[in-house]
Amino acid sequence: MENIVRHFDQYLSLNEEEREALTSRLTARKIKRRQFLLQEGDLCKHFTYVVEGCFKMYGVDKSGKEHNLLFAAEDDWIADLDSLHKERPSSLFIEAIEPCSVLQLSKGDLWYLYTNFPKFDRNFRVIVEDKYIELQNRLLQTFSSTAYERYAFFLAQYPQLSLRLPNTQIASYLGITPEFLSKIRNERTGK
Amino acid sequence: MENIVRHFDQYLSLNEEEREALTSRLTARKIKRRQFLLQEGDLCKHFTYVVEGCFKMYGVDKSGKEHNLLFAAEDDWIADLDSLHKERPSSLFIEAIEPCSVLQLSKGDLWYLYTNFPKFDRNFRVIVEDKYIELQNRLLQTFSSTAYERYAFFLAQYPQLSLRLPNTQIASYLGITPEFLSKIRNERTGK
DNA sequence: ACTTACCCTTAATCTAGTTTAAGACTATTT
DNA sequence: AAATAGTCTTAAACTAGATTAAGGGTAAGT
Repeated sequence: MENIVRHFDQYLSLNEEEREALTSRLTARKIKRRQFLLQEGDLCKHFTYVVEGCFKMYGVDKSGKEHNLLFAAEDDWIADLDSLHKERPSSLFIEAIEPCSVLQLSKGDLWYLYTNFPKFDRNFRVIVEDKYIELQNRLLQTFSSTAYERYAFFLAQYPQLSLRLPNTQIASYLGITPEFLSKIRNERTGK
Repeated sequence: MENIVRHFDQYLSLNEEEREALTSRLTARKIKRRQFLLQEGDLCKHFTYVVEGCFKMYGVDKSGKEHNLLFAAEDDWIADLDSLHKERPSSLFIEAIEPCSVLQLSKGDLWYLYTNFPKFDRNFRVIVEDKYIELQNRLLQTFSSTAYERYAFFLAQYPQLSLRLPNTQIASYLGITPEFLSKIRNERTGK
């Protein structure tokens, strides 16, 4: 709980009343490795704050291959906003890569906070804006650099994550096969 | 001006006071075809609402090729949020594809509205969330479908835009060359 | 400690999409 | 009305990255 309160201190920090409203509505859960927070076809019902561990959110194409959209580790938020807000079945999976502990807000609780404390509108606006910026940079990179460059950039941007994740997951995030990533890695160390 | 007021009616609609606060701060501008709203290296200083016409936002890779991140036409918002919020030089261009008329909010005015009328925090939160969802779907599609499928999807999703835009711009948006798009189009009509 | 399942690598073959080049068409500007 | 600049197409040669296959390594769960 301290984690999430400190998290909000980065934005407009919460007063006594807001903190109480938030913490009384959060549900703490432990998620095992390989357990799902969300599966294709489900309605996404929660906005999830990661206290510990790491999740991947991915889609599966018609040939059954997984494509990682993002990872969420400590102090990050994760949800399929499309499903959560538009109330339609998700086309995505959210799966624990490590044993995780999380704090969850239901859609109803989120709305309660938005309606009664404008600060949450503000803070979540900023949080979503930051995520939008990340996604925009990722899309631009996907179009304008080679797999080799994208891997180098991933290592530079997420050095800690790159050590925790199996290469097969990184490959899926970069939009390449594990075999090709292996080749790239080999060329790097060969220098 | 009526356009933008109607635009906000989709969300929490504005009362008299909010409407006045908004409209008194908007600056109307005409932008000619091929004129830039933003160039690489500039600071993005405005959030721009498109009343008429169409813009493209794109990045240029080191070999000089353009990669379209998005188009913004009537009733849409456009800005490089990264540059606007983080106050760093943009790596993007925003250029008019058609003669345009826009309404602009400066960063300071935006902040004034956020601070004095929480409804703007709410409405812009929802606007950015919708744009996040769009981008997330686009990224997933880029990873998990062929160029042929992405083109078909683009036609289905933006039928009106596809008629207004030259194919070379659509190709750049899909992440392929105009030559390859021409081939795809040829295969389609050949059926 | 065992074992099962995942993970990493290498290498040969293959393919979706790029590059280069060239010609015809079509807007926009003067 | 001419001229210039952007647009669309076709086709041949090429390349980044996929696929298939196979062997060895390493970590998780029992």
